[in-house]
This record gives sequence, C-alpha cells and structure tokens, in this order.
Amino acid sequence: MAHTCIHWFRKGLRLHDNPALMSALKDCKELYPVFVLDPFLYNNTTGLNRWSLKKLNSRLFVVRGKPEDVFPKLFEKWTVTKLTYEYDTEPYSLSRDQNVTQLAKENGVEVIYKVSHTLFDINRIIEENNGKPPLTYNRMQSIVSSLGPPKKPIPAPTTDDMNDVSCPSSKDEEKYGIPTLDELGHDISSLTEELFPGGEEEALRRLDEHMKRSQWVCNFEKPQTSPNSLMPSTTVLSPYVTFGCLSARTFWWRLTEVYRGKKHSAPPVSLHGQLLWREFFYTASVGIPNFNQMKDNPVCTQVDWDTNPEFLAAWREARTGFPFIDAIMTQLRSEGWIHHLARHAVACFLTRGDLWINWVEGQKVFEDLLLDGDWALNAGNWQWLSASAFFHQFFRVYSPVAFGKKTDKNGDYIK
DNA sequence: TCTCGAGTTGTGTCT
DNA sequence: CAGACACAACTCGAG
Repeated sequence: MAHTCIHWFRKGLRLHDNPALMSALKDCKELYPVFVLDPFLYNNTTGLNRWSLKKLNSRLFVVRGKPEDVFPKLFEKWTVTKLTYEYDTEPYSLSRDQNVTQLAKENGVEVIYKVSHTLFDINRIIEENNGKPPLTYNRMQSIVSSLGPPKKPIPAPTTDDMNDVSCPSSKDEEKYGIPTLDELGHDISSLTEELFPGGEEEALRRLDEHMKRSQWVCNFEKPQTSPNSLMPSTTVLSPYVTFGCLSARTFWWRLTEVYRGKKHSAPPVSLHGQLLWREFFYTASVGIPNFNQMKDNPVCTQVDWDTNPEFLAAWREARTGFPFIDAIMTQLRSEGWIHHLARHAVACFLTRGDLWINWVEGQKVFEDLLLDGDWALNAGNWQWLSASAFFHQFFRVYSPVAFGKKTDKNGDYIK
C-alpha cells in the first residue's frame, strides 16, 4: 500500500541529511511538504531580520494556524496516511509534537520522526551520563567520545527516489502559497540589505567556500577571532544551522575531511569544538527543567537582579553611551548577526558587569533580533555570561572599553 | 565524604 | 612587548 504523506518542515529546512524526508518518500504515492506558520512561533513581534531568512522553497504548502488545528483538517482533506518530521527537543516542540501525534493516531495516520538536528541523539548523551546532562565541557567531551563519531549525513533525495511520487504542487497554490512580509503585517520599509540570505543552497555554498580555506579551518581558534572586525571573522554558518538549512552532521564531516592528515586545532576552540558547544547546550536544555528561566532552574544561581526598564531599553536600543556596546547593539539590530565575543561583551555589560539586569531580559532581546537565535544556545549562553551557570569565574569581567580596543585599535568598527 | 585542580575567549600592573 | 601575577562573591567532578 503506497502512502499519501505529509513531511512537516519546522527546523530541518533542507533536502540533504534529512532522514525523516527519506522515510516520507518510502512507499509513497503522494507527498505534501508542509510548513506551518504557527502563531506561537511566528508573530509580529519577531524581528524582521529573522523573517528574511525564511524565504521558503516554492514547493512548500505554507499553512497558517496552530498545528493542532491545522493537521486534522489536512489529514482529512488530502486523505493522509503518514506524517514525518525531524525530532526537536525544545519544550514547546515536544508538547506540540505529542499533541499532533495523538491527533494523527485518531485519524489513522502513521507518524515517523528522526533525529537529525543535532550531532547525537541528545537523550542518549544524558543516558550515558547517568541521566543527567554534563555541566562541564570536559565531561561532555568524555561522554561524546564514548559514543564514537556522529552519524554520517545521508545524501539528498534524487529523482530516482521521486519516481513513483507525485507532488501535487499546483493544488491550492493560492491558499497555501508563500506569504509576503507585507501580508504578514510587517513594515518592510525598514529592511536593509540582506547580508545572510536564507536557504539550503546558500548554506551549502557558504560551507564550500569556507572549507576551501583548509589552512584557516585547521588553525581556527575561536578566542583568537575578532568580535569587531568590519567583515565577520568567523563562518556565520550559525543561522543556517539554526534553521537546519545546513546539517550539523554535514558540517562536522566536512571539517573531518579538511582536517584529515593535517595538524589542526582541537575542541573546545576548533570548529569541531563549536559544534560540540552547540551539542553541550542542547543537552543541558533537555536535561535541566525551566532552562530559559532563573526561577525553578536548578543549575541557575538565584540573583537579586535590579529592575530598571530605562537601562534595559538603553541597552536594547544602543544608547548606553559606551560606543563599543552601542556599536554591537546597532549591528545586532540592523544585521541580525554579531560575533560570539561581541555577544559576550554586551551580555556581561547588561548583567553582572554593569547594569545588573536579569539575563532573562537579554535573552528575550537576542531571541527577537538574532538570525541564529536558538532556544537552547541562547538560554545556555546567557546563563554562562551572567555567571549563573556553567561559568563561575565572576572576576573575569569584560571592560566595555578595553575589550574592544584589543582587536580594533582605531575604533573603525565603532565609526 | 572530602580535597583539589581546572575552567574555550578578563583586566591592570609589574617585571 | 611578552609573561607572570593578583584579584579574593565560584563550582564541578575526578580521585
């Protein structure tokens, strides 16, 4: 019996290394690739820069509404027998997927999901560490090394895989078309040049380009890169990894190829190391309850932060009066990406360094403005920088003046 | 149970 | 200009 199948794109916006999509194509006569514009995730407060990365493949059926409302209707309308998606560990995603799975069951729809957003199955890492997430990178590394290397990525489907599959792409084109930003209620007049256009093709192109620089890749040490160079001193592949336009495993194995037979840097500072940091915070976010809060978060130091709306607004709107801090926040607001160490500088400034404001407030601003804003990484890094968890050397404080001078003697970045 | 070394990416001063 | 060191609100986890 051939299936009529919906593949549900959420993150994992790619064809390469997409095992759930491959399962969708197995014994399939009709495939509906669906993206749901969930008002919980995509609303008008979401920063415009984030939207610009979300120009979606034209074959998608873009459906507006809550997934719990949308899917039962689609199951019936298209007489669907199978639903596939990529496993996602965020708390909202887990409860949403549980609800949709229940609804699928009620409609006689088989559900298949695959782990492919992270290098490893996060739940396996926690299991391997006796049911608790590692709280230090060292520990994380030893757990990971006991698991062996991450799975090899699988190739994108070929036309052969599609032989017996029909894609009713013209059906309901109007109703399920790709909405414009205008249509979604955004004022697009403020949009500036798009520095990091979205999509899988662009992601793979950028990856290729960086992997050609094998000497640079082999020598990469994150702390040696510059937070305030005029052109990014790192790969800026993070937005693509966030949305899954680039598979972390594809990235990992491409690096392994470049490293092969050459002397190269190692975690935590290497590019492999950066992917392991992502894995580290994903694991923490799964194993630690209330990970994006201070309250009821068992690893987070409880701090009596100040409430100061004016200071918070000044920080957010780049008018603290500290040129280095304001320049970073200006870049964040206009371009949607800032260097990791620039994030350190402004996060330290907002929290333990200067303004003494709760990291949760900074987290919200980053979530709104960053192209690569990732629930787990954002929460984890804010706890790190505010010395609330993972990092505890409180006296390592970034100077809002001196730190930037180290890599920008003339203040070109600020100018 | 306790101790102790280590912790991706600080700053300012002294030698 | 590089390296050592003080700073003196810390915590994790290996042994």
